Amino acid sequence: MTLDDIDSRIIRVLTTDGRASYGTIGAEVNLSAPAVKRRVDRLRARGVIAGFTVRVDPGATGWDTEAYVELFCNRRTSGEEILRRAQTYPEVVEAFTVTGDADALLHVFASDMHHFERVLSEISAEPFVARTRSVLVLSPLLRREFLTM
Amino acid sequence: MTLDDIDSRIIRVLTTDGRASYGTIGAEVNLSAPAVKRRVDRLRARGVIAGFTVRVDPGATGWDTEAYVELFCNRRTSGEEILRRAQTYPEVVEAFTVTGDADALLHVFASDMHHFERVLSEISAEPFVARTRSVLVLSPLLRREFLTM
DNA sequence: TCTGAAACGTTACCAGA
DNA sequence: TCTGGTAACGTTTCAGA
Repeated sequence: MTLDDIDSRIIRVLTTDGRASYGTIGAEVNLSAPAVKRRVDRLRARGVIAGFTVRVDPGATGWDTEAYVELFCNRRTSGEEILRRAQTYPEVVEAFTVTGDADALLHVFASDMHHFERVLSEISAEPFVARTRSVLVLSPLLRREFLTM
Repeated sequence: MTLDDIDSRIIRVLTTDGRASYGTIGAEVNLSAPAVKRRVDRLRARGVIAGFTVRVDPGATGWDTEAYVELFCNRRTSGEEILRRAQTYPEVVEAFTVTGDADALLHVFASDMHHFERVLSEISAEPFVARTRSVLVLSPLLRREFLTM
């Protein structure tokens, strides 16, 4: 459950470069390549490392409209139902149930305002959605991975 | 600026497995390994691919407290200043300036409620912060990478 | 696109704490 | 027993033709 110092340093290197070779990582943490691989395999098996991905800049592909949409549900809607429907929108990258007056929070990307407007109206038309409140992102200031510290 | 179909498919594979070999990707998109590498290099050069990372599950490391913190600033605070201060908190993984009554939105991870309370009080004590409003995440339903579609 | 050398991933086996 | 190192081998990367 708890990570030792070397595990944290390995994750830190992989956060910076997810394709770093085991040898390169080993040079930074003073371990041989196989030893690093063994630790990475163990971290994957424990679920600490969920996987590896590419970081795509939505802005560079023209998807420069980003928003958080709060969902107010008209009856006790289960998280499973929200997930099942949210998944069908490729524009929705994150979904949470939350505290506060809203029931759920969606993180949405769209290519432009018209696209966002269309997605929002589709989401609003979901049977379990009573109303929505959107917060549009003006400038993304900081975007980084969770770090184990 | 615009991605062709093969670029999108390459990114889709890399989203699933950021460490996939060029040969493996090539098998999926019907391209030779060097051809895939050229495209990936070009996507990196264009900024579409910002980099590669490891996806760490905060919950697996015991960091199961997650929140969005809305920042209300008492004077016209610049995005640069918010960024400069937000960066100093390792708990803050995202920061945006936003529309609506709040000025900025922070995405925060903490090891537990006490930890979150401490971070929140530190953020609230920042000179440019008038007040904050927090939305705690109850259940993370969906978490995926932005996809170019 | 092809090819060959260098680098890398992966497994097996061994040593020390 | 657990963790790491070394060696060996097949695969991948990558540059040059």
